[in-house]
Amino acid sequence: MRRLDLPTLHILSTDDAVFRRISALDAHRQTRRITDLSELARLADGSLLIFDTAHAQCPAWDDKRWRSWCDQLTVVVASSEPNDAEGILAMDVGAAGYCHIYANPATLRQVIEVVCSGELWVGRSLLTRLLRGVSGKLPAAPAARTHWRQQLTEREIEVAQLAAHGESNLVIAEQLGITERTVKAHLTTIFSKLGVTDRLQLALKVHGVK
Amino acid sequence: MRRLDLPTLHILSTDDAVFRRISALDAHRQTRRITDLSELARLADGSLLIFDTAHAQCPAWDDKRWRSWCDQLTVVVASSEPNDAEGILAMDVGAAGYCHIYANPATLRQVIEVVCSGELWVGRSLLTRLLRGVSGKLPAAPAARTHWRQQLTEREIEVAQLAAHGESNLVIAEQLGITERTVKAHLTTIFSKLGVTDRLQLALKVHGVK
DNA sequence: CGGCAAACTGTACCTAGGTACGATGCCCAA
DNA sequence: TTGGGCATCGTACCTAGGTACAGTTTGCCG
Repeated sequence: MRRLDLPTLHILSTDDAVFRRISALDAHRQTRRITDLSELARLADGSLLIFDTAHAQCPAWDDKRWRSWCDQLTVVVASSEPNDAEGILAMDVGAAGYCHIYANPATLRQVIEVVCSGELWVGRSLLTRLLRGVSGKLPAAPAARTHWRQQLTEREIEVAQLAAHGESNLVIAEQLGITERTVKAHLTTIFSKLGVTDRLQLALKVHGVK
Repeated sequence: MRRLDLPTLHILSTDDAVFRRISALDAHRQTRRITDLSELARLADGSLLIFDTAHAQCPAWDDKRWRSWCDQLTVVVASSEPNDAEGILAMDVGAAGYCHIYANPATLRQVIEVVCSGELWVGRSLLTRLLRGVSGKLPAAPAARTHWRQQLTEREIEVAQLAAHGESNLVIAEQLGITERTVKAHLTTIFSKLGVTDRLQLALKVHGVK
């Protein structure tokens, strides 16, 4: 478990209790408190920031600074009275997450993990509302299982899938319990069947890029 | 850490590799494989289920069974070729999550944790689309596009784009009127800036797969 | 039974891609 | 002026990936 390269957790809040709660979340992670907006510009790219909207300097949602912060940092907007409308605005300016600042520790930990891994986090209330919003107007076509599969055998599909996701031949071999040589054999026939030259072209085909 | 009361993880899939991958996620959690839809009705209320859409019996999204399964189970729909439209349909029938079945183990673990804690999980692609849908505006900013771009110089973006579309170093060189050596130089810095190891990983990042 | 496809493996080989050492000239801000 | 980022190029080197030319075993089908 790589614990040392966890990004520092920055907290912008005027509330002592908030700071204590959040810093107690993960003993292995460094936590730093921020009190003034001007400090944000000096944070290293990719830093993690929890932004408490209760902060006195919290700007309006159409303020341009939001975008620049969110561009260079991973920002979780946290409110003591969250609501869907504010959540949408927050995510809209580029936040990676929107949550209740007094959520239970397990949830907060989860939020941090999720955004650190590059995903986005919003609560179920907001998410269901978003889904309800679009579910009416859909091209009800469940995306036909594409043709590249049909040309391959079961085993070849497994190999193709793994290769298209960037796994090396060796990893694929271990994953499937076979030899690297056999993986190569499968790939050769896959390439020929699909008319591509290498695994990158395969990936583009599998992912519908080309 | 309460490890003993973790709900059993049920996997509906015909793919052996999928089963192995998922059961390897968490040694403390019991994993059970399901091969036939008829078994679903017999699962205990609140059970956790990962439903691989590649399964031969996978019903259409307007099938009533989806709702009844999702009502009594925590269902994560997993696709080997996820797309936003299918994701919306899946969440719409009541799924607690929608993800890539070949996502890396850390992500899968995260998905499971999130849905087990009662939240919903969808990938950033779908979520940003949902958010775009309600906010109306935002042409090409939503972080996914920008993120890798903004770390690169103009020239590097050109190279990255060509490489991510499967062009060889030589072709890129001719296209840009430079030497193959220079292309390599650009790629080396691109890889290091984006934290990837080769052009396939780059392609996956550029095309939003990983 | 014969034949054929699929899955699997071995050895040998070539090459594109990637890295490690360089190097040059340009531009711009401190 | 000097340092640093950017773009460009050279040579040498290593390796994963891909091919060629083998082979075995299994199971199915006419």
